Amino acid sequence: MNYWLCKSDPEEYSWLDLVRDRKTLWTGVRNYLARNHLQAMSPGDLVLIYHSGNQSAVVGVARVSAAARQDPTTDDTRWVAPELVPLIPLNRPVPLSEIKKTKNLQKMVLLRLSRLSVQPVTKAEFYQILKLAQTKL
DNA sequence: GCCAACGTTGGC
DNA sequence: GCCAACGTTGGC
Repeated sequence: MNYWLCKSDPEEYSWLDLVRDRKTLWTGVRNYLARNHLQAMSPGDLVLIYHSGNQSAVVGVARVSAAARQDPTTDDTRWVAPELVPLIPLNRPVPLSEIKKTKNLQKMVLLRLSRLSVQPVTKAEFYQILKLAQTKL
């Protein structure tokens, strides 16, 4: 079981879009490191959904429902997309500003590689976020 | 709107 | 293979 964080611009595809769709292929990633993380996802892995832009906050938890396959939005076979399903919204979104202030979260990839759209999260970080979000799985 | 950080492209 | 120029992301 691994933990991840996926960023999305809510104007393009938000947590609520995911809830509405019931499941989605996480398409459009065009960065090799992010792609490698998508390929490493296994069904059952848990994914923090982060809204970039105005909100800049973790807003929900999704689950990987199918391993990555060819991204159907391109013919380029380098790019892949896993399938995600919404699991639970956070009772309280956790903003980036709060993550920056939280001692246990100083090593999050989010703070070091601000432009990486798919990144691994440790189990401890994952549950620390849930704690700040006052949310239990 | 600005800018830092980073990835990509292309000339050499 | 290096690096300058340029484009993009994303926080502020």
